[in-house]
Amino acid sequence: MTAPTAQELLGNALLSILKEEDRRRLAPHMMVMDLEAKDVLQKAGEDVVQTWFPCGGALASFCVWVEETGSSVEVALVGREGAIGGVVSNGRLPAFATSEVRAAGRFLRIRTSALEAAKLESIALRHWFARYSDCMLAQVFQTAACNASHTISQRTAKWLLAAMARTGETEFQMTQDQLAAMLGVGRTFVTRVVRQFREQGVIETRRGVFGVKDGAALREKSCSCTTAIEDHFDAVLHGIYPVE
Amino acid sequence: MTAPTAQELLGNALLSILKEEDRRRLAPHMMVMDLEAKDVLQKAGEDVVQTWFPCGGALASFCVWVEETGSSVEVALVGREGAIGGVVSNGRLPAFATSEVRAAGRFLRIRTSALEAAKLESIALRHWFARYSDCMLAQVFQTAACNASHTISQRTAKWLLAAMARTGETEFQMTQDQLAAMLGVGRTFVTRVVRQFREQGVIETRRGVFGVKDGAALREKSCSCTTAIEDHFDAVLHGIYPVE
DNA sequence: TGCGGACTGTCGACTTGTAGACCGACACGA
DNA sequence: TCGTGTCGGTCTACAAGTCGACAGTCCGCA
Repeated sequence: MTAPTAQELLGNALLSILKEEDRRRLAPHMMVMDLEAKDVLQKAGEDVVQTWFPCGGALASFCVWVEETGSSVEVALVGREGAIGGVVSNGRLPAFATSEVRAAGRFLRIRTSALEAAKLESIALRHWFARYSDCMLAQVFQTAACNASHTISQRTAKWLLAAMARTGETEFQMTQDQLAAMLGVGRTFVTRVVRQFREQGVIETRRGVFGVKDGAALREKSCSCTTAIEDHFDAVLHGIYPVE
Repeated sequence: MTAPTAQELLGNALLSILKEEDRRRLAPHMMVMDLEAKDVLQKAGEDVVQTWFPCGGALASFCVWVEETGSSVEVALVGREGAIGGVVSNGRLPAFATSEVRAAGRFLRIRTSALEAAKLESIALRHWFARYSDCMLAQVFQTAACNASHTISQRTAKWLLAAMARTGETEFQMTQDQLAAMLGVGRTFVTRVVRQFREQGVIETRRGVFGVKDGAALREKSCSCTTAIEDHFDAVLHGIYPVE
């Protein structure tokens, strides 16, 4: 539990995009934490007290509980491009979704109240977080449409690509069971899809591990949702739309 | 194209929840417009110049284009409880989803820049819009999970209940074709579901019209998503969580 | 009054995906 | 090294949902 170094701050893309001045507003309130897969960042129904910024290869996701099946479905994936916590709601409200660590790694943590206070002082800070919120919403929009219209095979490919983009890694510790649960589908069918991908040389798997061998081929197998989301992130967070 | 009356302002729940003082900030910039089904409020890719507040029985929805099928899937429904436009993004960004009128009616329109200016002056206004944004996100979260795990029959029931809650009406002009497209599913299967509901006395249908006869029975047929969303709206926008 | 287009109903073949069961393989701790 | 529990692979029966085709029906309009 220490304050973040400059390098750690820049390990999160959302923080690195801020003006030096705004980053300096937040840094003193931040704490570095190393978390393991399955650690819980926020629980549905509880107040959003902390906000988390994944660094490097860390990965987290938002999961929505489904009454009927007694399990959670993943609705958004967050890596070093974003943040989890009082982003859209500006804090002080019950979280609707649970957020869980998917890939172990380093996170920066700030009290949502401190983040809010900083936002009051800086319009630019407010704007960048609003932009990220917009991207988050876009991502979930696309996921909703995707879940309604694409096959499990496409969605599996999409998940692997999204995880790759958000971590910079090509290997993920994850059982097929867990992947199936996240996608909200049956395990045996995921196994079939995985075998197909593996036989085609697109991925490789070991017990509890997925490895992407051929990202381009995976993109072919995925749906257009992957690029739709990437394009929106690019436009909104990487300069196609000027900030002011 | 006239300025709204007090009654029209209160016809939208999000506006009615504001302090009189904040409502007065917005009112002079607002325009009353009557729109027809299929009118487009915002187009994906275009800047969000206007923000819209449905009144009374008006209904709009966010639709995401799906490349592969060449059609749009609905990801959120907005009625008098909310707004469409620069809510999450705070405007000045390309819309990710297209927004279309579903049920004709009266809308209040404000330039997003004017809404932004008012938000700069009033913290309470910012807070209420942040709360609504949070509810919107929750709604889309739930839709994503729902599309991944519930049957078409459940989702059909859910859609009718959501439309009822957002308009106060029990009848909707809508072909089975359109409903199927919104849900992102085949038309013939929706027809089967509709027939089943009708035979059980839950709904009645005429050419191009759906009517809900037994809301309680419809709730039984729907998934838990309906109440999950309602509960979050209640908590966040109707006083369970105090504003300050 | 008759025409044409949009909407609804129905059928059947097909694909996708589910649910449960079972087995072998692997990993890890005692 | 021996269990024991988790994980992956496979099979079967079945349910859910798609897709195309076609017929009937309603409705506005000429």
